[in-house]
Amino acid sequence: MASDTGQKILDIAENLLQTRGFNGFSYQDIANAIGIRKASIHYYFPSKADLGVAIVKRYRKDFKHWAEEQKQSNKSALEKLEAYFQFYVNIVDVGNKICLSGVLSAEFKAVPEPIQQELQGMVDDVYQWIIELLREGREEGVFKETGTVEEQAMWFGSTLQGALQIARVTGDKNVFISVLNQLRAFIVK
Amino acid sequence: MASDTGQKILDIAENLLQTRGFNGFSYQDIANAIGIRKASIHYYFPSKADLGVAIVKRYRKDFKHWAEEQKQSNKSALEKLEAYFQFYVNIVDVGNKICLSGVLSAEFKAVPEPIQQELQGMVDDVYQWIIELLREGREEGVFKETGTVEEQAMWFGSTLQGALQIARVTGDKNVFISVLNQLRAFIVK
DNA sequence: GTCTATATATAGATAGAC
DNA sequence: GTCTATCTATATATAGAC
Repeated sequence: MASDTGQKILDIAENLLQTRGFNGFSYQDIANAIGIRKASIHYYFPSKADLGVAIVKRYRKDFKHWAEEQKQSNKSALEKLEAYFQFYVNIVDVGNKICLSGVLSAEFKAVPEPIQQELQGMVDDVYQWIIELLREGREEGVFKETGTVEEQAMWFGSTLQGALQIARVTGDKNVFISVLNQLRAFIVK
Repeated sequence: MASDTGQKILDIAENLLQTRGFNGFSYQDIANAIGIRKASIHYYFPSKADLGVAIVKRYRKDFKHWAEEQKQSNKSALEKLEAYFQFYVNIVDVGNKICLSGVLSAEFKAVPEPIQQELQGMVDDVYQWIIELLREGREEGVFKETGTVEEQAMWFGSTLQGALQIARVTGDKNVFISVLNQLRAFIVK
């Protein structure tokens, strides 16, 4: 499972997914990038649906670890907010990438059903985390209490997802940074 | 140009595009929906890139007309804001659709270059309109003056785009309505 | 586990009859 | 303007040798 090639495939495929979308890359693209034959990829991921599910599953696992780390740390809600922002800034920095949720929700109806389900689980994970963050910030008295945390979380996540996409189209990373700043201003007291 | 079949093709294709993404539908899908042969589609749109460009071009034209109507009307900035919101509510209402900018920016790097350019023009059109709306609202004294109108416009558009997508994944239209309400609260005094 | 070879389907696209 | 027929390319996927 943690085989070298299997991981490489996931790395490349995740990158292609976030750059070109699920229907925008092929096993051939992955094979070319790694320097193997496309038949070899089927050994690890029999179908493209399997591959897609595996990418999202791994993302969820990594996010869970990251969230656990944040919990263990003694970070304040403000610091956690910044850590989460950094998550997205990294995506923009790499260039030409958007978030997993962004690609897959855009192609939602054109993606195999198992991927749809895994995505829904992922979105749920992330929103639960954001809700928790917003609760902490309110308890610490540093976040504004605008509407319910559930509503605010949806608004917050939607904005980040959309901003990554718009920044890519305009070709201006500052678009994203600017949106981040406004997001911060609306949340932090 | 305004031929019946040509328009039908554009209608169906636009719908498929907003539902499944550019790489998620084929000429065959369009042919099936209309009841013609796929070769006939090539008569109107020789390449799929041509079709994609035509969809965005038509959207831009329609948006221009809509914007002109708004200008001619004696609507206040608040009323125009609501009219614009309605634009998006209609997309959600039809179900399983997201905005044109949302699909194409997600697939941006996997879409023919002429479409990329047309999309950039479209995004520019829309943002110019939003900026103008925000200016009017400020002049009328009914909108909050949070940051520059340019920054606020990017944030505003990003949020709408992301919210449509998230609402589709969660399958809950109320997610979108809830985000709209928050957006309004952040803009209107 | 990786390969060659191949199956099968479908994509976008063109030629030419009607 | 729409059709049939066909081309070419590429997609996902499988069989089986090594």
